Amino acid sequence: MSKSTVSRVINNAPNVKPETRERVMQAVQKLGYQPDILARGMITGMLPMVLVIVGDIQNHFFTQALAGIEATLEEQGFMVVVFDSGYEHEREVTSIQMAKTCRFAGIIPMTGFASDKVTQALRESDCPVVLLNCHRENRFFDQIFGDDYGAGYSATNALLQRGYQKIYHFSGNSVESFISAERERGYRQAMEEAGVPVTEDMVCQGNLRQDSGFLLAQRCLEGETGKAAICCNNFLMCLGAMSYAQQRGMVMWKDYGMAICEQPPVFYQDSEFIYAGPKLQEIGKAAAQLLLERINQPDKERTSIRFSPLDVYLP
Amino acid sequence: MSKSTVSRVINNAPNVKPETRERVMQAVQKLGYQPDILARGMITGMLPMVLVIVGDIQNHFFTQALAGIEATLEEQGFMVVVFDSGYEHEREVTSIQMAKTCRFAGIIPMTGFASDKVTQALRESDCPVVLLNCHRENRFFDQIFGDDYGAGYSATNALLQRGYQKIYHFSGNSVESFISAERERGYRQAMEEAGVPVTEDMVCQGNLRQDSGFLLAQRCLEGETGKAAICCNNFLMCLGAMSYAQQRGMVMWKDYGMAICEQPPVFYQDSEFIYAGPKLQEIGKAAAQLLLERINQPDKERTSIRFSPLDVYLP
DNA sequence: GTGAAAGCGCTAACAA
DNA sequence: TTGTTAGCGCTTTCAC
Repeated sequence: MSKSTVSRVINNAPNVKPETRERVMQAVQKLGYQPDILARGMITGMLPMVLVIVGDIQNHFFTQALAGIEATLEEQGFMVVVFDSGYEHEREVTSIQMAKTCRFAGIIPMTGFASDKVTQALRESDCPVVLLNCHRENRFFDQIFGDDYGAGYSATNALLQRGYQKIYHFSGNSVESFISAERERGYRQAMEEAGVPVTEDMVCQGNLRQDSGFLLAQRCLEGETGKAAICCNNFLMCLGAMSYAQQRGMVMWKDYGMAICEQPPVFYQDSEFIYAGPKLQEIGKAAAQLLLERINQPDKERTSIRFSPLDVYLP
Repeated sequence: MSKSTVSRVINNAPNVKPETRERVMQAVQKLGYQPDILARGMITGMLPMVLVIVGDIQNHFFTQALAGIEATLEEQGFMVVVFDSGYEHEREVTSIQMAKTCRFAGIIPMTGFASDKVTQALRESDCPVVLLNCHRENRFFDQIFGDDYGAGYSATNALLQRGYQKIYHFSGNSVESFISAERERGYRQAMEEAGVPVTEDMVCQGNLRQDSGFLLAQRCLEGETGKAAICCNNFLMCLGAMSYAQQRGMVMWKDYGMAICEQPPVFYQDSEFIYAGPKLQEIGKAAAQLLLERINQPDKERTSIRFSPLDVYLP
């Protein structure tokens, strides 16, 4: 029995006599043989591993998507290498080069904004790439992103439905973050459709962190009498705002309304606030699926997917 | 110039003429040559990758440690492969076997309780292993765990210091989770030292999830008049309890006290509740360090480290 | 101090 | 249908 025959059986090649196949299988079972993935990778030019680049592994935004990616890829026998870039492009580049020399099967960057250097490193890596939530014109890679415009729209609308007219929007840095700009756009659209004018004091410039949520709430809720609501661009600012409200003894839905334009962490998904956001885990799954397709059909046309399904929660 | 010479330069081998070394370096620079990690792995029998097995990638407990692990390993040129087992042992075993055939440099399981099958798979993997927070007698692997007893003790003590006597403990499943048992032990010890008898209705059996926090709070806080406090085994039960309290219009430190025996997620680290817990990120770093030592000195004696530093927060 | 040769464990092309 | 051969890109002897 030669190596090749065994190889053929292991890889389910067609030209093997059923009887031989059986004999090999038995031996494999008996000896507990497991093929060396490394050696195989050298030949085939592909290690069944996928690099996923996140900006902050402690941020639920990334771990939720990661959960989806992992589940899908693991099913297909791929392992997930997580790289936490801390949003530093230089380090992203290093990790991408590593993926190249390891002949990784693919790369999924999801740090939001890709610099030119990162783009170039990705191209030079010769790896299949799927950009996740990287809103950016590009001619090179498949990409997928959530409907953050819809999230902002739905969240705002839910507040309008409850009769709120004075709805503040705590925005993110719209210049740096396309996602947060999209959410703001959704907010404005919903307001416009409802015929509620948005004065500029209603859109409060935040930084997506808790502290700004707290400060902005201080500015907006002071002296309010229950008719105002806040539409937070993201979860952290909402936490900050709620913290202020609680400190002031304000009760949600009695003294103010609250909605968020993204999915909060899992353990927050049945809280008292409204939220609407792209289903991150599903996007993760879809991204992994897209990557698998690209791996199997390298010449397939490049696709750019807007993933519409929103997780809308109305307590 | 032969392959061997280049190899020697790349690997900083001693026997190379400085002049030659220089020439090679220049060529490497110019051509942007990067050694093939896979091919190297085949020879040396080691891929610079470490498998980290978590129970739930969306749980801050794991991601905090992961952040520390990643930072330390990346510094030394290792990549981190994250496997989310969903607490299923069978799947852990599969990932361990994969690590073996990929000749991973090491494995860090941190799912808490390792089954015998997992232990065996780990042994058969021939990989350096560091158990993180897996409280379990074992003769085979290095291990490191936090001082959860101290966490329970400190959290309880902080409540006692504030004058609370009636302190409920929302416990976890002490049979399955050694960590939660340790926290409970710390609680009991602090109470005993303070001379406060612990009646059995004060230790409430929870399941470490939010729902049980809510239900137990309902049972305990009903009719309380501000003199009772809760010492939660973990963060999620605290969230549940706070949710109940808020619903009832109860205000923390006015109507009840609250402490947790673990670090909450980062964005919760300056909240109003007390917490005391092992510094997860630091433990992660220490675990990675331990693994690196094991990799470099395979014959070093096995160590078992209790990592004492606690993050104690007293608002 | 350097080069030539062997070989890691597999797959792919070709020959039988 | 099976076996033989070459070779993936490196490191590691062992001569020179």
